[in-house]
Amino acid sequence: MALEVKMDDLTELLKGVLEGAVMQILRHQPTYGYEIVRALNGAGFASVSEGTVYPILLRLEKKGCVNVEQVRSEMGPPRKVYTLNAAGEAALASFWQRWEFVSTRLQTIKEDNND
Amino acid sequence: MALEVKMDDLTELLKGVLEGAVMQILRHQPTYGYEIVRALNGAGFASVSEGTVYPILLRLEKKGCVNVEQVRSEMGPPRKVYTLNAAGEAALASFWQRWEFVSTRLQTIKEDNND
DNA sequence: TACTGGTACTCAGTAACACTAGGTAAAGGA
DNA sequence: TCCTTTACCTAGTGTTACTGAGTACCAGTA
Repeated sequence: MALEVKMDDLTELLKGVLEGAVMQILRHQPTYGYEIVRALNGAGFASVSEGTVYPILLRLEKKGCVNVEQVRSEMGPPRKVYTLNAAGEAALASFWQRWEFVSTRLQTIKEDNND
Repeated sequence: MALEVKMDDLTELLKGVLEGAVMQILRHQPTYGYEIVRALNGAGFASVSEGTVYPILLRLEKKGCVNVEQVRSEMGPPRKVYTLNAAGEAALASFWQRWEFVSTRLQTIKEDNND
């Protein structure tokens, strides 16, 4: 049994973050939605489900950040394998830059207002 | 002139974060909306304006996280000074716990999927 | 008095995102 | 044939930051 901390709702804090996480996963290796859900769950985002991930993938496709390819599977229906392209790499870099920005400023506020 | 980096829209990454930042500022010292806006701007969140902060303060009041007191000002209309109470301290602690959680998992995803 | 500018608060409407709760469908095994 | 696992999709909901406009108080000045 894994170490489980009762964690409140993370929804708001995940806004914008999950898209970055998905892009990072895709940058490492092209893969498909169902697998990404399991990767996120395995990374600790236990409550993230398909209804969250598929819209993200559609969004990335619409923005032109990924290439899509239908691949037949031995087990179950065909998979849509997503690959991060050049535009996606740029979007990912932008994400990390913005994350770093927010993260740093928040830390500053914490330190400057710590008693 | 300050070091300015062209930073894209932070809106989504700020979801949930600003409420935490406001609580942290209030924990340090009771203060009022207008001043909080300037504190956030000074901390680097340059685009955060009154239309963002005042709804947060109303929300915190509705949730019972803050106490409010009308204080006359020498300059301009009376101020609504907010004080973080016990419930607010708990909410702030919960915020930092969730922030740490998301931050850590995201870092893990970055490292595990770095090439 | 009238005007100006800085201070301080409010609120209706918008956009974006995670999430819920369903649904469809393909393949293999009992 | 039915069930499970795999794999994808989507309409609707709630929460949040943000925009833009408005109200109002006060001090100084002409």
